[in-house]
Amino acid sequence: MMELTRKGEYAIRGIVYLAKQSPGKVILVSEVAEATGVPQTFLAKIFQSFAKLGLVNSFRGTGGGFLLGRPAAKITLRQVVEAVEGPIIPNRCLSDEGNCGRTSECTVHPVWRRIQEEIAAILDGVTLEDLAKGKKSL
Amino acid sequence: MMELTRKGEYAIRGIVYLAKQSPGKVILVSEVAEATGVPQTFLAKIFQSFAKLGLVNSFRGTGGGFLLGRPAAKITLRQVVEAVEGPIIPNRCLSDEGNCGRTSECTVHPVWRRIQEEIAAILDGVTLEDLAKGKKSL
DNA sequence: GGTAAAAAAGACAAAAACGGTCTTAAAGGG
DNA sequence: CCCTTTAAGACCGTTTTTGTCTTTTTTACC
Ligand code: SF4
Ligand code: SF4
Repeated sequence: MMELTRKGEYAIRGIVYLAKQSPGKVILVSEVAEATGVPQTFLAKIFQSFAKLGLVNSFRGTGGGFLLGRPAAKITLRQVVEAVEGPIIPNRCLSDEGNCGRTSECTVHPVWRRIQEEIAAILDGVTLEDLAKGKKSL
Repeated sequence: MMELTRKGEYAIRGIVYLAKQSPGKVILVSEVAEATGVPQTFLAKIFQSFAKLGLVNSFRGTGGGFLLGRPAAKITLRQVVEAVEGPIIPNRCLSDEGNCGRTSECTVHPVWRRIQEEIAAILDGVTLEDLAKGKKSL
């Protein structure tokens, strides 16, 4: 239940690898893919979506590649996860569309809201800097 | 991300409906299905798996139906969810098989473990009695 | 015993999500 | 112009989800 997809796992591995590089260094997606054990074309797709959101910057052509879009300390794990998996929604009644009509009187609904908040808070509390430097964030 | 399936949602709705009945009363799956807005045959499957785990008791034939297998206060939301969705595994490295080989040195792994523990704790803290009686459990 | 009422069990299947690949285009360096 | 590298999007096989349908078994009641 509630399992991160491979896309999400790959996304984290890939961007954490970038965060471990010296700031400003441009890295090839092929290098990241090999180092992290992620299928290259799949990782390329993931990085493209990161680029759209500004999480990473990209350069094309010879000498191109990827690097973080802002300092590792300013990127949270939540931002990374939500970039590829969408918002954290433990149950559909927490999304705008998924209203089941019972939300107001439902006694279960607040439980899911609480879980949503807890997960979000944990992921908000971890930055790429923490992950890259191996900080004991717990 | 991390969304409860419809099966899980239906399971909760169905068993909470049972928990709202006066103890000992036998209820038809057709009644539960109608009251909760769940497809009857699907709910029947769910209740069958509940029965195997002892979460509910069932009686066949005329006058048959379902009732809780033990007092509502002794059934947690976690037990219900895990009965139909399996264990709470936010990332595959938390399952026995899903070992990615980096678990020991990975800095992300502890984050998922923490999330797993938090979700489990929240769901452990809510019983069917709470849900049936509308207790403000948060 | 016969019949009707229910759950149990399991096969079946459409639709969606997942986990990628492949091709083509665009941009940049030399 | 040619090579490298990312961008964009079509495509596709597999698995999971979300059920349905049929048959069997159990039980109550007449
Ligand atoms: S938890 Fe309650 S509000 Fe949310 S989908 Fe289920 S019944 Fe509806
Ligand atoms: S979080 Fe770390 S240990 Fe878990 S699957 Fe990802 S790389 Fe492996």
